[in-house]
Amino acid sequence: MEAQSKPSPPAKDLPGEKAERIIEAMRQSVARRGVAGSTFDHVAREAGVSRGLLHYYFGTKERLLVEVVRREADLRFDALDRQLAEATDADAFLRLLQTSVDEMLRTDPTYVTLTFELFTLANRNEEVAEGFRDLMQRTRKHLADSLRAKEQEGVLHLTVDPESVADVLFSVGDGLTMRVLAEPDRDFGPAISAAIRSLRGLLDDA
Amino acid sequence: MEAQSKPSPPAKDLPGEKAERIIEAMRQSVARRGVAGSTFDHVAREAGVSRGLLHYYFGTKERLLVEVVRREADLRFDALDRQLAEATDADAFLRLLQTSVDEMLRTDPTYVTLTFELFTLANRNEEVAEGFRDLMQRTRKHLADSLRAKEQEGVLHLTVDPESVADVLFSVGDGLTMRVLAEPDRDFGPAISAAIRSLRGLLDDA
DNA sequence: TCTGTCTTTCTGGCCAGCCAGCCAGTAATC
DNA sequence: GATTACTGGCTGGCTGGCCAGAAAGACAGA
Repeated sequence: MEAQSKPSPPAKDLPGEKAERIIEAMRQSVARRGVAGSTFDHVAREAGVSRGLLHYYFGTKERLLVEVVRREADLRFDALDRQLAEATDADAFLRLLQTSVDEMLRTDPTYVTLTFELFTLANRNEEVAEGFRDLMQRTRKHLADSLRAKEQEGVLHLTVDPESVADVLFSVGDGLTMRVLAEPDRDFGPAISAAIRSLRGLLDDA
Repeated sequence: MEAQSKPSPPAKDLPGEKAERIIEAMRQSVARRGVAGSTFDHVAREAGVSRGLLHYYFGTKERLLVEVVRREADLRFDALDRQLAEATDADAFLRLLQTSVDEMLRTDPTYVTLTFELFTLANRNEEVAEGFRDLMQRTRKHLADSLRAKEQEGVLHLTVDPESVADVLFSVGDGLTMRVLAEPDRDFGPAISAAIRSLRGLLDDA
């Protein structure tokens, strides 16, 4: 995307730093308060701009949420790439996965909460649905590409196609994270171990 | 707290058939319109009662939603028991799982949509959070008990504790269902096969 | 450098619509 | 006649979107 090169009348791609602040404020607000609770009033205050500016940039709440989805995708790619870079065998790969999940849960479960918020909204809004679909597709493709690369390096030996592995991996990740968030006092160690044990069957035929 | 519990000291549980209709109407409405879109006006009309009756029985929207969660749990138990009853070995068990998931997706993905709706609401309402926690716990326990029974019958040979198996199984189920709903045109056959293949590692050490 | 004009960015008051909850009152039941 | 079951009009509060206009730049000419 082009930065704030010029103010284009038709499509205001990225008006600049204030738009960024708004999107990020909305993202955090949705994770904390939900879509319904994220009023323009709240978000504007947290972004340090006026309410009107949200309409000036994005028009409607839905379009702002689509931008939130887009940003979310970018953030996930960064996180994914950072995590997978250093794996040198299937065990290391799965260990990295586990620690990154642990860390995510301890520090900021925004991702998963936001995923579910956006999914529920997507059921009722085609614009958001399209964005969400794109988020799922791109995330899957991204991980699948990484898996393919790891396979060529000899780190992994996939027993099924990489896209399917990505689907299963993200699915069990989302589902478990939801459960951990729902029952924070329960020890999910055994469940996470079981998940990893079952995933190994897809990553390594050794 | 006990505003509407006057009529029957022994049990405020079931005011009757109208309350049932309200709960079921709310359940379906939440799955279709989301929590925010499920106004008392809509739900009352669909249940064939007046708006005021919803307040008369449940007081607040949250308390009505807690009843929805409770009902959801009951429905799930029925479905689970029906599905697992006839499995005679691990393969049959997993095949049953696959067909029941397929059928659920084709006919009525209410379950999963509702799960996510309630989860997002639970983030903001302690009453609902408690109900949701209970839903997760009871569902897990229920499947774990079935798994234990199947193990004693010699149908399955679990490689980890049944509760963890249940967690992983439901997690991957929820996550995949969400993805299927988000991308209805994509063929998830390979992904579902991959999921089942990975789950086999937990169900059968043969 | 100053000044005036035009454009873009940004503000916040306003409004119409919606909703949960309240409550006064009516119907049903005993 | 009294208690319980039920109704629906009302309201206060909130929200997204609109818009008139204020600030902030941009630019030209003197």
